[in-house]
Amino acid sequence: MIKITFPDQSVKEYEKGVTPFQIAESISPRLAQDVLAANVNDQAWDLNRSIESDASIKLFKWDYPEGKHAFWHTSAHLMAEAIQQLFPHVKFGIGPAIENGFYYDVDGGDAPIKESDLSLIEAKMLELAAKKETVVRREISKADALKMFGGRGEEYKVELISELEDGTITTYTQGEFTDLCRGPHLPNTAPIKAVKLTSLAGAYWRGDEKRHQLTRIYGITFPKKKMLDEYLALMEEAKKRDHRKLGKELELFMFSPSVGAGLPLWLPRGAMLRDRLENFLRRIQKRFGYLQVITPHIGNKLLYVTSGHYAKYGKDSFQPIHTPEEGEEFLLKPMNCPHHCEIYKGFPRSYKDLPLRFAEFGTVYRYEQSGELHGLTRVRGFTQDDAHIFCRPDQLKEEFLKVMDIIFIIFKALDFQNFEAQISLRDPNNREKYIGSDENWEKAERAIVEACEEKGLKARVELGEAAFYGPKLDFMVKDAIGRRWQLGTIQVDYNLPERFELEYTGSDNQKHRPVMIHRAPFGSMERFVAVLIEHTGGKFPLWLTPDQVVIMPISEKFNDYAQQVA
RNA sequence: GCCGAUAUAGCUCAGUUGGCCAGAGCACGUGAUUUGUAAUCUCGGGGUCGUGGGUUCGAAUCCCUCUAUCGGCUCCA
Repeated sequence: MIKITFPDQSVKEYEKGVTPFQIAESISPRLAQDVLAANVNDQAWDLNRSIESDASIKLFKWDYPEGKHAFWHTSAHLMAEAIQQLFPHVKFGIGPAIENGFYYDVDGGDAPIKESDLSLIEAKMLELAAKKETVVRREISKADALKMFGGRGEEYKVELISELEDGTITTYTQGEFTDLCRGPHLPNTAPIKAVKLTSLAGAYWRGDEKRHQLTRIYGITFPKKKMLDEYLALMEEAKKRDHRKLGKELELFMFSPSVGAGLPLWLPRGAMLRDRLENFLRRIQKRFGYLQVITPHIGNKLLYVTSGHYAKYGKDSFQPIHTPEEGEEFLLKPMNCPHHCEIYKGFPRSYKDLPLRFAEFGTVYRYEQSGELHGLTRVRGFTQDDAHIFCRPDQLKEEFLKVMDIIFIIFKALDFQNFEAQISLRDPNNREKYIGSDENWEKAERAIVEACEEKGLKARVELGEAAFYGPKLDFMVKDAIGRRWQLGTIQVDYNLPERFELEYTGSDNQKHRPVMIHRAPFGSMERFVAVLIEHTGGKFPLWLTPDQVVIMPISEKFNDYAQQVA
């Protein structure tokens, strides 16, 4: 007998070798029917995998992410099984569960899977699921795995296996389909009752654009047909909030192929909305001691050579504009910081002058890959609600906290509750790729982490996501159909003060280097307005709405009077 | 940039296997109506079928180019 501990800390005894499914059965038939996945000792565990010693257990139904995950992961295998039967020439890449459903990357060689094949695959999946095939887990040696998948010509699987450690390799089989997989899976395919393959797209093998591109098939499945219908209806509803659709309908902005892709044209009503947002932030910034500046839309190429941006992004940017006579080169400004650095540098600065906070609604131009353009959220010309704070190292944390205050004021005013915060720190294993001293980095990283703690902000910490010049804190919001977009950002920068040789005279009468904070609470006006449209469904708060008051005469007799009042 | 798809009136869409002057609803204009709470009636204007080539007796429809858009991938200072 072994002891099984449940989440409520109660303990029950079972025969050695009991499975999570049998445990569920022992609790109630209903639970046995609904359970989809389990954790044993906090490790994902198949429902029909036996437990050999004392353990703690958690059982997951559909309501738990773990339950859905197993369901969709098995669905991915089911789709692969269907594809293998219908299109035996197809080779398989990877097929995981995702936030809403699953996908599988497949390589059809000369005869790739087409959109018109999807309904065929859906039908096959339902047919196979109805067979209630058992999903069998097997541990397999590396040599056998290589032989098995190599023999089938599964080059992608072979590549994956070759990187795995012997003794840790498992396969899952249902029907005649066997896949390399870590699991966990449903015990059988029977619960999969509704299938929708949603889209088909290209995806690079292992996310590397230099490698082969596979066909990625996205799908979603449910234990009940009704749930699928509800999901599809929900997606239809969400599409009605799409800012691209509402932006047109509400006459906020437009695009013209004659002007260029990714170059938004703000219509009168959109401009009104944006103007109100800008004024809202201007007032807050004034209160927080910001100084408004204005800088030109282009800058000498040498400015960006100094900043280091030219070396890093020059080839992938809009190319320089040349003067006709002198052969000078200018760049459309891709960011405002170098201009602001020059303003800082224009005068001798004392420690008593700091912090200096230069703000500008600065329009910048970045060459984004044509396939990346997306409504107002990803464009080639946009306006950042930018500011650069130049401060002493000892002022960093306080300044950081104040910027967070501004962001919270904005999010609160606009009722943005479902945002995510992410702290991006250095990759501890790869410190060479960052600029600046260890000491400064540690100070800055600590300042950000502490600032979040002080504000009670739950932020996800991502190692290796920092910019090369400093750590940052980003705020992410989801759009109508669940895509994540970065809005506000606060970034600490030790690089530009160094490169531009920025200085201030300290109380010791020595020259010191200031720290710089880049920050943009909205991120950009374009992206922020896009997300605002989707969050409000176009029903803006009164103080932002372009048409705050409409006077409607009830008879033509009153037209003249109505016009006077308006 | 890559893979796949799409492009018909201001908007949303029809347009069967290529074959008479390309259609509808809404919007717009005109005339009528003046009736108390979300679609009154009449008539009408409006489309180089995204662009440029090609195939064909004949192309919105088939093929190619380009442009833009959509779904992803990659990228995002």
